[in-house]
Parts: sequence; structure tokens; C-alpha cells
Amino acid sequence: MPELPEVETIRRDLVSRIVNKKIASVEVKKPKLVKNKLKDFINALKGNKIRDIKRRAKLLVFVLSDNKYLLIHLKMTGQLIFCQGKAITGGGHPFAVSKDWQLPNKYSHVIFTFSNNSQLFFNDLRQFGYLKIVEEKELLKILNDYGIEPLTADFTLKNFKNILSKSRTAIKTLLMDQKQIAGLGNIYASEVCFSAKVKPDRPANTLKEKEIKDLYRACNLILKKAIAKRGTTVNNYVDASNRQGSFAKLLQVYGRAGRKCRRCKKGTIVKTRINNRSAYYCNYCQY
DNA sequence: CGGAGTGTTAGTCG
DNA sequence: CCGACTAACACTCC
Repeated sequence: MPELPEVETIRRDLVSRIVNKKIASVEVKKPKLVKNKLKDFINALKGNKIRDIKRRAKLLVFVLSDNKYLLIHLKMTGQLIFCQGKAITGGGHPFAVSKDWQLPNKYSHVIFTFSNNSQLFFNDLRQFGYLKIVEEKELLKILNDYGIEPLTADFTLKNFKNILSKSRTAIKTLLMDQKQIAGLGNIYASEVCFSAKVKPDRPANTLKEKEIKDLYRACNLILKKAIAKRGTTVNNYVDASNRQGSFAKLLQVYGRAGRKCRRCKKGTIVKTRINNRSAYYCNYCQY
């Protein structure tokens, strides 16, 4: 579900709420989502403090006060929802939880309770997500295996060009390859290709100088804009405060199969499959 | 009812 | 090494 902008939105929301909070207890209802021995996991967290929350690609890294790190990956349908008392606070404007939005619900597989009784719920319908405690050495190895991180100094046009020139896989697939470029997923990869007027199935190493430059710009622009809009809600993604992201209104191609192109007004948005994933593009203004 | 599809990625196989 | 494909799971849609 969440891609870089959604995970970043969750990170920012959580930082303001749980940094420096002490974990009083942890309840694990689905042990298979925890990649440590259950006992070790709980022992490491109980009584610990959350010092900071970082993000690499779509992975959240909770920095604990004793040089250990809690990794949380939400994969397709994971959520992290913070709850204080009966209200889920968000943006300084607390609102009541609706009657049908009880927490925990049947997808709440791990529940953190802090010493002031506030709680963090890890919900995951499809149960692909995971939680893992690691020491610094393993953390560094995991972070190292990711490719260049957009919106950082590492993400230069030169690096980007270099990656594209070395692969003949479809550009959209390459954009989603976390070992190359870290953080883009299925929605934003289609959007980036549209923005640069590049057909998503073009082999990456056949792209022209200008197309590469436009793709590079589009990555930066779209990710920044999406973060500013607090991400994209397609089905049921919500941020850490149970709110929907508003970038969905700005999507140009994803989920718009059969509709007129918003840019050229001539073409139609077509849905195809590239490497087993859905891809959308305008059949008139993308080449 | 059955089958396809869903925002991710680790693992496998050629 | 590279690249393509699949499984992990629960639910919705046609």
C-alpha cells in the first residue's frame, strides 16, 4: 500500500507523538509478523524509549534508546495508527473515532502501549508486513542494500543516468526496483513516466538524454508534491492519524483506465501489465 | 459461485 | 549477475 510519500507522512506524524515515549508493554497477536524470537522482541522493547524515527525507502526505523532499532515494513496493507484515549489526534485537531472504527480491530496484530497509556497499533489485513529488532551492524547492512534515496543528496542526475544506462528492463519496473532507486512503488512509477512523457515499457537503456532528465525531475517533483499532500489514498490507506492522503486527486494516470488524458486531451489512459504489475499510460502523448 | 486483481518484496529458477 | 516470475494473505469486484 504505502510508498515513499505515505511512509514519510506516517513517520512525521509519529515522530511528534511518540518520540521520547516509554514503551510499557507490547502485545503480539500474530507472532509470524515478528521476525525475532517473540521473547527477545518483547524483552527488547519493554521499558525502552523511542529516541527517533527514521525512514529509508519504504522502511521505518525506530531508534531505541539502547542502540537497538525496530524496523517496521508495512508492505501492501500495513498501517500504524496512534491512539491516545478515545481520540485519534491528528494535525492538532483531535477528532473522535467513529463507532465502526474501533481499535484494536481484527487486523491489529501488534499493539504497543506507552507509559502514559497511549497506544500504537500495527494493523495489517494481508499480513505481509513485518517488525524486526536489529542491532546496528545488521541495520547498516539492510540500509546499504537499498539503492539511491530520492530527495537526498545521493539522488543526482548523474547517478540516475548511470542506473538507467545499465539496465534494459522496462523503465517503470526499474523505477520500482528498491535496490536501484529506493521508495517508488506502483502508483508513483506510472505517474513519473507520464510526467516525463515516457511509455512505461521502454527499456531503460534506450531512453534519450532529455527523457532521462525529465524522468529525474518528475521523481523529485511528484514525490515532493505527494508528501505535501500527505500521500495518496486509493482504497483504504490512512496515515498515522487515520486520515486520508489527498494526492489521489492529483493522479494523472493511475486508476484512470478508459478516461481522457488530462494533459493532451486527445489520448485515452490505457491499462497494461508490465512484469506482472499494472501500468497506466496515455496512448497519445507518451512515447 | 470462481477467478482475477490489489499499493510489496524475498526467494527461486533459468 | 540479471531478469522474470511466484508466493505470502485476505478481501473486493466482475
